[in-house]
Amino acid sequence: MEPLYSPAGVEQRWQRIWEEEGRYAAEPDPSRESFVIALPPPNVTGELHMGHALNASIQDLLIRWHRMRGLNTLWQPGYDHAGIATQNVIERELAKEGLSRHDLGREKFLERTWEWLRKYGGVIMSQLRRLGASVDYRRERMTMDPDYVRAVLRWFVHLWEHGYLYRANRIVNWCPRCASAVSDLEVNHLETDDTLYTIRYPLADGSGDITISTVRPPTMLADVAVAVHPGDERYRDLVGKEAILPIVERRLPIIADERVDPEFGTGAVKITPGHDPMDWEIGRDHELPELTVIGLDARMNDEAGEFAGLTQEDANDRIVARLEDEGLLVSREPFRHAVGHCDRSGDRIEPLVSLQWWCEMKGLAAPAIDVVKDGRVRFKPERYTKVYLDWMENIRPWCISRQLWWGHQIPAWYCENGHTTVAESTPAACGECGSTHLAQDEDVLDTWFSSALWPFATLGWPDDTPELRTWYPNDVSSTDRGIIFLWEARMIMAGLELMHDIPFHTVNIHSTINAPDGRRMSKSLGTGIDPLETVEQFGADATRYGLLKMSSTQDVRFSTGPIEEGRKLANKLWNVSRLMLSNAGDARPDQRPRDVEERWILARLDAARAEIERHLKDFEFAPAVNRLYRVTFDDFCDWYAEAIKPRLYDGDEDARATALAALERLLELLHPVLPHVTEEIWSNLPERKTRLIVTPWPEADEAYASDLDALTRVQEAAEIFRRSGVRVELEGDDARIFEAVVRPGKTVGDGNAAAEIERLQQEIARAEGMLANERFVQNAPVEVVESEREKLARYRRELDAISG
RNA sequence: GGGCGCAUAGCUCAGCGGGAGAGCGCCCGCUUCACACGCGGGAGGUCCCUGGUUCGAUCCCAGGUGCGCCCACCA
Repeated sequence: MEPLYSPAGVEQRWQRIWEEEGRYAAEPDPSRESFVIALPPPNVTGELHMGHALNASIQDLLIRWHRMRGLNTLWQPGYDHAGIATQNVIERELAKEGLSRHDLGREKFLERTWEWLRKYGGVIMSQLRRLGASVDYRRERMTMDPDYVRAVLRWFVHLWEHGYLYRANRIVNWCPRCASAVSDLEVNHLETDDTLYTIRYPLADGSGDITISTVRPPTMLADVAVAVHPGDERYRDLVGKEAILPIVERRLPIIADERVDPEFGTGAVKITPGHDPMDWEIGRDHELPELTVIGLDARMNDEAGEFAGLTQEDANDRIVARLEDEGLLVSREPFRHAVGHCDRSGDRIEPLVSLQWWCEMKGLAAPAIDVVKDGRVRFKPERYTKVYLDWMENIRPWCISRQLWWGHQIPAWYCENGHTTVAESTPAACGECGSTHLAQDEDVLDTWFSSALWPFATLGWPDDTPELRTWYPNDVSSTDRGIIFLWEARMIMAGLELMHDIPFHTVNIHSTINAPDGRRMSKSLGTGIDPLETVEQFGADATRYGLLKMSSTQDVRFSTGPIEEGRKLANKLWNVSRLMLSNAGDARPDQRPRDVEERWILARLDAARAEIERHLKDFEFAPAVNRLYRVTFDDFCDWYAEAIKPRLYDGDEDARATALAALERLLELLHPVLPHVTEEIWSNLPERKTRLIVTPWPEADEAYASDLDALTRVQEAAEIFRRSGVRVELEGDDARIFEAVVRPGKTVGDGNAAAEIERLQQEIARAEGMLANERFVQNAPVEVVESEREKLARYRRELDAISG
């Protein structure tokens, strides 16, 4: 064993061994208590980024911990076909050859996609292996696997049969770049600098005009009305009259609607149902026609008359110039407002009317709200509960159709009589009229429509499989807060609807790791940091440790500091193991306490384990990992190893045997966070019966626990210190003296006495001051006053001890 | 327009009602037979601001300032 622990070789060797020996493999067994996490399926085309690595570290910690606790533990891996993202990748590939997907046609395009995926897809699993992630790699699933496809179609048919689905012409978020509709959740509202144009619309009876404001003059070509607030005195007489739409010369009714804000602009607004969501609703309620002047390519369409074919920018220039000429442009001023942009492409969203499939969500949401409210599904941290509930309680219909080729083609067939037949497999004839001229819907389903089934479709649903019976519901779903609605909420709804049970008990939302400068980590910004680089540089164990330290807060700036701390911990562990192993002689691990040091360290390890378990149960990973560091450095190395070193050298068999036992317990504790270095050391221990990865997590031992009794601890500790040549004065039953006076490495009166004396004098002054304060003595809780008295007494003793 | 989070040492962050902490960085001293990815010692903080509650506030409350995030169909 070398003094400098070098992780690379060790880690990869164990990763290979564990997998080859089937240590990650889980088999269904409904009779055993189980623990299950479904890995949030990364995009097939994706690569491991810091967020994945963080989440994998968390999940693997939980998985390894429960595996050691003896539960039938499954970490289910797999990929999401990632409709738009994947299709974009393939289309970019084609573009390099000067081709578009339409040049290939649907079938060839899909072949091409599969081919690409076979060649370049799915790299993340091997990257996860390098992190030491103990997922059951044999069970890898993808949302486009034949069995999974069957589940998705069943889900669609189920929703259809239960009346949740409908196909309708409505205003949608259209992304011109993706050439597809996207759901509300895939739209980001970004502050955008625009120009607000104020335009005069003459009244039809020539009695004057009404003035409106808009940021998008080109859409006025599709205006069908002008609206004002019903209570707006200024316009009372105009309601019911008509205005003349400039340029087009169309007559527009002036209507009253409460949704118009009288405070904004002139209080009058043009109504364009074809190109604005609110206008669409107003138009629907007032039975106004929908006109469309902007096409799916975001350019002006044929309905735009003389502006047909122009980009909106050009059309804007010409329309504004025209209004100016005609004296109808009242003003133009800078205007900053939120504008929808496609989450995928970044393009400005074009609200327009098109025929899409929708899922009505209210009925699905109701039970999903209940299970969170009654605590059957809980969020960690808890504050996300409110975030979830707020969204769920205001849920709106979900646009689930996408104008793509890569994905689950919608299982709906249309006949020439306009009937719709929905079925899991191609129907022979129309369900209504028996027509055999059927054409399947061209569109595919939103990627998230299929990922909603992840916790059970990966286990074999809709078939009744042993896997499903053993591992559903899952236990934990750990994700980024960005997909609480996109994914978590929909899994809960789908699970309740199809499985009649929650999909998991806990949703863990981890922190977001930002770049060191605080910006978002992103490949395109060049701010991304590759976790595999830190694995390379510091080791997988160190990276896992560091990420876990960064896991708690809502946002954290990435720095290598915590990872280097992890490397330090691994190295320290490695070296203290060398000390014990190279001085073991013929000793065998024996944890029967032989002497105070051993009883003390075993008790300390037990105490640490209790705290760590508590943190893990609370999903508090950073404190857990911090505790591991402290118990290793402070208790095990600085204190215990130093104390027993002379006895190890002397060949004291008891010291050696219990040192090995204590080391074993420390390794067990550390293994879920630092699996590789601990397994490597474990394999060097004498009388090793099995791998550490499957060694039972130690049960609490009453004997050690009772050793934590404060009095016992302080007296024994004092004894050890005396042996090490440290002067210790014990008086009465004061347990705290151990913590306060004789911390390892900080012995009293060793040359730093002056500073210590000063500190103690300050403390004494403070405590005396407090106790002299009558109001304090009278009003403060008794135990607080008592503790101050004790402290004062202790400080005085310590001061005497030092100066005396 | 709503909601949430964060502001503590040069940096990244713990702590969250009675002693201001860690890792890194910095300074000084140590090749003491596990470890220089080490050991020992040290410097370095109006715990964002203003009020309030309290015997006592970095910690609780109110308001403010500054960052960040989420939700949202006012042109």
